[in-house]
Amino acid sequence: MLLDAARQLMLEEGYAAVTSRRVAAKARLKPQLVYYYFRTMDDLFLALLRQNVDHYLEHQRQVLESPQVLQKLWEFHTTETRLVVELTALANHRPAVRAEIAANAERFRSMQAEVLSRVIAAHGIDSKGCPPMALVVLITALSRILAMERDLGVTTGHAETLALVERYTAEFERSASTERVKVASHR
Amino acid sequence: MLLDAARQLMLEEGYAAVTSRRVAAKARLKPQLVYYYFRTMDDLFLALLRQNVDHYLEHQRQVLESPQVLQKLWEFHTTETRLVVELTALANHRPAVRAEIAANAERFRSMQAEVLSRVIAAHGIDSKGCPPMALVVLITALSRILAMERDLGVTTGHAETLALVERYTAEFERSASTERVKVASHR
DNA sequence: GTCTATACTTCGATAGAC
DNA sequence: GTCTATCGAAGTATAGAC
Repeated sequence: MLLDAARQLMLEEGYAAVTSRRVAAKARLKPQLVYYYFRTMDDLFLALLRQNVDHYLEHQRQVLESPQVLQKLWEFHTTETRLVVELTALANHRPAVRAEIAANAERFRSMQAEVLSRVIAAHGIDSKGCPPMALVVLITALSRILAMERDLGVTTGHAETLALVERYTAEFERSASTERVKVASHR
Repeated sequence: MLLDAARQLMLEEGYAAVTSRRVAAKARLKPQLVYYYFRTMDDLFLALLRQNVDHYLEHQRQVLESPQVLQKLWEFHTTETRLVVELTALANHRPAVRAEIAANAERFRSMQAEVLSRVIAAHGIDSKGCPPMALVVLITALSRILAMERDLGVTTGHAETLALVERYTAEFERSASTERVKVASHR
């Protein structure tokens, strides 16, 4: 209940609003319980982070199994960007948070690159001189920034960029699914 | 002096550290002067934002005049990303800040796209089916995310992505400079 | 585990003298 | 413009009873 409250506060009012008093009030509990369960606010932030990582891991597992990997991966990075921004800002001045975020970011990226690499190799997809690892970074960067800007109310150039991305994605998925059918019919 | 102190605090310790007391202390002034000059903390954040916009405008003017526009544009988005992250987080729960950031972001992007559009047309550059506006978004997104991740200590996939970007950029600048010489020799 | 009580610090903001 | 003085609210965190 406390972590849910903390998460909601961070989303709605930013990391600065995540205080023992406000978190407790949102969960209809006494502020002292925050210290009983987490000892310090730093520990609460770490617990919140780890809960999120577990949730994302499960989500990513489904994404990487989908036949439309690129499409799903795009959507994956487009959700909860507000939380990501807050956590990134928090990481800039809470060393424990930074270490936790960095370690997991590397982990998630490696897993994504590995799956894309397998898909590209298995279906002989023409990735146009773009190695799987770069493709992952490209998708992450574009989807994240577009989502962040959309949250802010900035949309200039989004239509043109989305058109470009969709063209590439469609071609990629078409190759993947065509090969997939071929492989299947050979069974 | 107060704005400089505020800026520095935001960079080093995040927006939550930008309080009247701490800003004043850093500037060796009394906290009450913050309220004398800015009335509220919200006004201080807006003043800080506008000072930054002016500074960026001047910087961008130089960037857009450079013969290596793409290269300079990349570096332009790579500076002060920590501040950008803090301001974005701040914008998520300070409506006045959000409006100011959004309006200026659109403005900056339009200016960049216009210049790239002119360069591409003037030198007959092959932008590979990527409209100038999408090219601007691509550069912004990639450079920003790479810089943000580098600040966090995340570097997986950066080498592969940079190689890709540098290849494209080099080809772009080569076309631009070749044509530029041709045009110059016709004078 | 949850409560009351509390210590101490810091916050945004204002009043009024000089 | 800058100072002293001050308000009330909110911050992190602890002690100790139940």
